[in-house]
Amino acid sequence: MAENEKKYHHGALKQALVAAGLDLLEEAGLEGLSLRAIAARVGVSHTAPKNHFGGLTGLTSAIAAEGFRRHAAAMQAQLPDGADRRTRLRAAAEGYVGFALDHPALFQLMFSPLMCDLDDPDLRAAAATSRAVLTGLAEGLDWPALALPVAMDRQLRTEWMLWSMVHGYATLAIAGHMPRGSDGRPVLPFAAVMPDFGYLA
Amino acid sequence: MAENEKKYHHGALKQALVAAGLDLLEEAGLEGLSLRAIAARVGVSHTAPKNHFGGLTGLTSAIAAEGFRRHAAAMQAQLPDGADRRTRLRAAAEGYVGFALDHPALFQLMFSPLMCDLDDPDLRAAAATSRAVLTGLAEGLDWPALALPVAMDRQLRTEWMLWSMVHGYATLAIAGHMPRGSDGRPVLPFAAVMPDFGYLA
DNA sequence: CAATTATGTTGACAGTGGAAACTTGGAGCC
DNA sequence: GGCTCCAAGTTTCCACTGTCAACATAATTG
Repeated sequence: MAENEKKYHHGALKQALVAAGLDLLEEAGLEGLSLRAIAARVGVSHTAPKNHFGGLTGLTSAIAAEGFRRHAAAMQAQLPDGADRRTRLRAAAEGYVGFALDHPALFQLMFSPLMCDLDDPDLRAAAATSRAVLTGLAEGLDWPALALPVAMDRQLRTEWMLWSMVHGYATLAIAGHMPRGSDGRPVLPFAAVMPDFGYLA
Repeated sequence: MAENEKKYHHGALKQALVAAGLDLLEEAGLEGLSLRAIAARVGVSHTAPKNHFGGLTGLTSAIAAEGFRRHAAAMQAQLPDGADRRTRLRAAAEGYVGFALDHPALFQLMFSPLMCDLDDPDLRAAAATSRAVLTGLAEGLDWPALALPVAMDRQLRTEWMLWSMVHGYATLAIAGHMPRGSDGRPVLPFAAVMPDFGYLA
C-alpha cells in the first residue's frame, strides 16, 4: 500500500496530530489552533483525537510537551562545547529567548495553564528537562548579596532569579510590550539586558 | 426612580460591564470570562456591550486597562514614603508580584495579546503608567557590568532587566511552574529571589 | 411636537469542544 | 478458517461562544 493512501486506521494518528498542531501553531498562531482544525489538517473527523488524547487539553498538552523538548534542544544546540561557563550560560539564555521569539505561539501554549494540563506526566518531565538546561548553568553563579537568611538554598534562589529574568524577557517580548525594530526583533536585544555574570569558583 | 430599578437605558452600562468583568475574573477565572456571561451578570442582553465596546476585545481591553490602573495603585500603596531607594524598589517589586498572585486571572488578561487590543490608547496609557512605577525606581541602580557597548542606554537596559525579572517571576508563579506551599504561595518568595540591589549615587 | 440618534433586544449564524451511538478494521483465539 | 472482541473513526447531536442584521425603545434635539 502506498504511503499516503487513505486507510481507515491511520496507524500513527497520535504523532500526526501533534505534528499538525505544531504546523498550525506556526501558520495560524495560538488563536488559530482548534481541535477541529488540527483534525481536518490530518484528514480525520474532529472526534478522532478523543481516542488518543481524551480531549483538546490532552492534545495541546502533548503538543506543549514536544515544544519543551524542542526548546531544550534549541538551547543545547547553541551551547559551545569548550567555552567557559559564563559564555555557556549566555548562550543558553539566548537560546531560551531565541526559541520564544522564533516560535511565539508554541511558547505561549507551553506556558498557558488554561490550554494544557500541567499534571500531565509527559509534559511535566519535558518541562523539567528544558528548565534544567538553563538552571544547570546557574551553579556557583556570582550574584550580589541576597537579602534573606542564607539558610534558604542559595543555589535554588539563583536558579529562580535566572529563570525569572530570562522567562520574563521572553514573555514581555512575545506579549508585545517591547518596542520592536523593522526586523521584528526587540530593539533592546536580550544580550543587552542580561548582566554579565561571573562565577564564584 | 429607585437606584436599582430596571430601566431600558442602563445609564452607566460601560462601567457596570467592566466591573462585572472584574468580578467574574475573580470568581471564575480567565476561562470563565465571556461576553455573554458578563452581560448576563449586569442583566443585559449579550449584544448590548457592542454599542460601547465594539466587541469582546474592546471590553476585555477596558477591563485590562482598569487592571493596570489597579496594578499601579497596588504598587504605590506599598511604597514607604520616607524610606531609601533600595527599600522603595523592593516594595514596588513585591507589590508587582503580589498583585499578580492576588489577581492571577486579571493579570493574565492584562498581558494576553490574544484577548485585548494592545493598540487601544487607554490600555496603552494605563500599561505605561503601571510600568513607570517600577522602572522609575531603576534609575541609578548599581548593576554588574553589562556586556554590550555602553553606547546603549544603560538606564533603559537596567529598566528592562528589572522588569523582566519581576514579570518573569510573576508569570512563572501564576502559570503553575513554581512549587507552592500549603498556603498557596510559592515556597520561594519573591523576596528570596530578587537580589539586593544598591545604587550608584 | 416631530425627527433623529443613542441604546438595547431579538433571532439567526458559523464556529467551538464534547458526548453518545454506530461502523469499520484488525488481532487474537478456538 | 471462522469466530469473537476490541481498538479506532465516523456520524449526529448538544450547549456554548462571538458577531451580525433587523427591530424596538428611550432620550435628545431642532
